[in-house]
Amino acid sequence: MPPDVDSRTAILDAAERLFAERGYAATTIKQIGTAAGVNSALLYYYFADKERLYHDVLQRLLGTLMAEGERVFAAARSREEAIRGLVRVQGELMVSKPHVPRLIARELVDHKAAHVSGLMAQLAAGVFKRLCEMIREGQDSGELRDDLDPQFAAVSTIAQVVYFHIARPAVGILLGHGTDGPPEAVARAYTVHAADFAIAALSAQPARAPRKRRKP
Amino acid sequence: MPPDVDSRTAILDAAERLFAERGYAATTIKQIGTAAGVNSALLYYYFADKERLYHDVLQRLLGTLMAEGERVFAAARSREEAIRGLVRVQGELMVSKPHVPRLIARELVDHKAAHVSGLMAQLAAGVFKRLCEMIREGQDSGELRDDLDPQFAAVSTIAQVVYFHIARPAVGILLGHGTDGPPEAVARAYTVHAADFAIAALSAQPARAPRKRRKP
DNA sequence: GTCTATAGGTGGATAGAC
DNA sequence: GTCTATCCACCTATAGAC
Repeated sequence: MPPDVDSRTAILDAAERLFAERGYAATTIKQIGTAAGVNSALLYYYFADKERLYHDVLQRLLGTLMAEGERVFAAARSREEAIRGLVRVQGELMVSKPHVPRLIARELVDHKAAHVSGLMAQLAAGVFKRLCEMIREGQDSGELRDDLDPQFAAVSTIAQVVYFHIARPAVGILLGHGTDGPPEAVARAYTVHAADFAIAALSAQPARAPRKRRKP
Repeated sequence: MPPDVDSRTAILDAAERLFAERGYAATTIKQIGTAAGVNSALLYYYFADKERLYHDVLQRLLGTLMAEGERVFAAARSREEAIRGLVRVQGELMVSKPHVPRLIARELVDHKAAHVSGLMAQLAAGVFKRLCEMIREGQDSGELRDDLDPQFAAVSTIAQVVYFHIARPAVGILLGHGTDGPPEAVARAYTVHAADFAIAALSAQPARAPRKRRKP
């Protein structure tokens, strides 16, 4: 860790990386202390216990991601721009910090998102809700096909990118890049594809008689 | 565990559930023994060590999933039927055995799919490859839009369903069902939606001049 | 604020009786 | 095949010097 950062930040940085790489249970206080360049007992000076440290790591990371999503969405001047912006923000974060998708996946399966339920509720009432409304408006005005559920469509859009990065080793094998996963350039190209795929699904008109809109 | 199953199977069943719920590191040999109704030392009679037991759990589960995927794909008589069949097989497994998506997610992040690399390679050379070829044929014949990369489109199709189940607690909050995740009926409806979404994305013709096909 | 030392508890794995 | 008993290693968290 650089010497010009304070111990608290060094601990948070080291913990973020180690929790993502090894998981909460498999990461020890001593490992975090060593990686942060401080004595392991010092962690208990800054954080109540191991779980509280983990909680703070998540809040710091996902709080900034959400804020960026809000910003991009608010600045968008069209449906397509909004969708592309949201997909790009997610994709960029996960390409530039490859440990992030693993940290997210671990929180989902290890703790059922319990440490980020506040942020998720905020997302549900904020960007996600507005994205759904945006899709429904497009359907009502006839610009988007109306046989897809807006909420499900929003989930599908997000799902593509997050899954690609969580499953990166498996996707690497499928696409012929080996177990280290696809190189960065492919990951970036996939992000663009994901937006294309979602927009294609939404904007297409049904070929024949439109089906009734599904209720979730 | 029922008394009519042998100890080896009881151990595998208990281990599958516990590894999925708590993770590899957080699951103890003693917990598995207790859940299986046998003494924990007996695990070392049937399995070399904890990791080998974990490996065998994965092979048993994903081997059968892959075989079912092969079967459904081979029996399909149209592009749409093949895509719907693959999505349905995945969705059904994850709805009926909710611990499975978590086990898969854990293997991806904890071990980078190392214990299933053989199965993934088999998938890459089998169903996945044929799915990609099928999409490309549809693009060449003009039935599918040709501005999407076939491999990326295949990943997007799969990604929707798997992510929904891995992220079930988060999706539950987003869709207003709480942290326990969406009820079974919603999960089943989403599976149908995912196939609709993929087919809509693939079958739509570009509204204006088609873009050049992207290279991954 | 940062360290040393350690208490108190649990885990994977083995030896060996039956 | 299944069990009891146990070894040794390691972890979280605290006490207390500096």
